[in-house]
Amino acid sequence: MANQKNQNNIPETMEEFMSSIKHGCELARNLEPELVNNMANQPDMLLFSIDEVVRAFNDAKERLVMMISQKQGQTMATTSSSLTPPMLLPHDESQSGQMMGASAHFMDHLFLMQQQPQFGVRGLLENKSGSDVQQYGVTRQIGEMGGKNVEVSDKSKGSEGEMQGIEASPSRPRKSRKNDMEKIMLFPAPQVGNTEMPPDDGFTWRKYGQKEILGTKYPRAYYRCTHQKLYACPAKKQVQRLDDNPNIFQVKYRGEHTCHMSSTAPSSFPPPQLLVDISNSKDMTQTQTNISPQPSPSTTSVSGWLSTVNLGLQGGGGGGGGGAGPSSSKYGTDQYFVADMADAMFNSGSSSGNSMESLFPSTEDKWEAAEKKS
DNA sequence: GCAATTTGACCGAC
DNA sequence: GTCGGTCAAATTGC
Repeated sequence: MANQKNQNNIPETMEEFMSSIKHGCELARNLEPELVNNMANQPDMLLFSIDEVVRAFNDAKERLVMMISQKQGQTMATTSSSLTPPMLLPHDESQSGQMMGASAHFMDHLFLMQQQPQFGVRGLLENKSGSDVQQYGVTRQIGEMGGKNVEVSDKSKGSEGEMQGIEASPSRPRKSRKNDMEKIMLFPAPQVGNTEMPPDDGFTWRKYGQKEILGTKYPRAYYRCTHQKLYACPAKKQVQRLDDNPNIFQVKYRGEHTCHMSSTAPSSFPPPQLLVDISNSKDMTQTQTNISPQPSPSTTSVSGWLSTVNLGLQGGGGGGGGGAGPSSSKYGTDQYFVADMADAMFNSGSSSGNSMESLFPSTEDKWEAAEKKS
């Protein structure tokens, strides 16, 4: 009964949510032309305008939280208790009027929006496995956790063969050639910036190969730890878009990072948002500890995000040629997102006059274009 | 020059 | 023989 009521409420809340988001976008758009002037002459006005934008997004966020908690109410009863409680909003809502809170909230909004269901994670997961209930639970959490890592006790992944079913050719599942410890995770593709870039997982990787895999639409990229030589770090990863949802990267980790154990080793960034851990290794304990992005609150917290922004913005250099962009970790998924968002919001002056469109581009369009290419 | 990516070739597991 | 994983020369941008 109660579930039914919640279900009925969702579309209405969704509508309100969309309306709030649109309102926020509009305010931001209105803000844009005045940005330069106000910045120089009327910083108070600018402050006020920004606060308005923040409030609009806050409003949207609250509605989204409502929707999510409604969904949670529906699924909790059937969802595995191993799923951690949601930690969507680490900050105090009461701060929203303050400037400090405002900018930080805005970042949180941006992050949250990156996780919108429209990215099709749920569809993907439901299609991939028979376990709808569990997968739905996972999907729900993706939103709830605002990009926080979600470790899934994947009960359906008994064997490697089944795992291959997820990652590779449906027609000819191949056994893994090695019995290496593997950890497989799903990450959302960046929605803005370089969407071709594999998701940042807090480590620095160097690409050493790419290969078309039989039965899959998208090539698989091979990365090894940048510090492989320096610290004899054996960690590797494979990144591949999922066939039926290119917005999701499947990342397969092999080997453990030993580089961060060295006192001189470069420290790694806090890990990014992880959609799902679908690792299939029989003995994951070690790999999990070392590789799995940890759901540290700072990842989505204000300070975490702000520091992430700094890290992201100070990247810039390096990165070589061959159309070679920066390595995935220099401008990770989240860093890209925030940096781009900030860029679009405060650095616009672009001809388009619609920064929000660049902030929230239609991912479908992008992928359609990509598929047309191929 | 350096560091990173690209890409065809090679190797080994199946 | 096929295919996935890796190597290494070529290429590119800083």
